Amino acid sequence: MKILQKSFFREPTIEVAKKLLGKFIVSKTPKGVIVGKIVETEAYLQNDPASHSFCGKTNRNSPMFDSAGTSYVYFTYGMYYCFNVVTNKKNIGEAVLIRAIEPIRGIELIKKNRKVPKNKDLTNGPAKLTLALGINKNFNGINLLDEKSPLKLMKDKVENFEIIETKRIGISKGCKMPYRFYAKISGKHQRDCTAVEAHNSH
DNA sequence: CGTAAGATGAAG
DNA sequence: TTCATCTTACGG
Repeated sequence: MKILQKSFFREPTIEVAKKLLGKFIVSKTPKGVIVGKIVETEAYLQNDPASHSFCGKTNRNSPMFDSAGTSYVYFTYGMYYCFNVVTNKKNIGEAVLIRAIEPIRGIELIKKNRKVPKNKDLTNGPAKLTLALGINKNFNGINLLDEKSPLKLMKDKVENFEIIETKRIGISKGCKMPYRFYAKISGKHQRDCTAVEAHNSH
């Protein structure tokens, strides 16, 4: 496993969103290490009505304008956190939202963090995986490129898989943009896309 | 399936 | 002040 460098993130956001599929999130928690493979991402661009950065820099979204490889963790719906990686150049407010991962290591810890009946629901949503990995507002704005960081993005041997490109979900503005990407790997921990899209179009 | 949980920023 | 939101869990 090798840590991803700044050059990986300092590129057009859509490219980074695709490249992140199949890479790994490594979270060092007090109780042990948790590793997950990224299987679904979404790109959020500066010129994008659905992006927090669309109306310019605010106190909340300021990490998005920071340099590539910074984390952006936002609190939403009054109770959940979502985890993004800042991309592109400094002062461009763009990021990739991690929407789903597949548990690789530390599954017992994940189960402890997530008291849900079905294993399938452990990490198949942006706020679910932050709960599973123990990500909270303390992780907002930290540098993910440091070996010592409690949260890192790593790569392992290359796998072959298909990248599916679709519309984004869960938002009303800019939802027609094909900025959502997921990996067709094992399929076990994938979100049921047809069901979610039906819900969104309603 | 419908809805509550309730922080945040933008608009009024 | 009011409204919509990059969501999830739970009850019918």
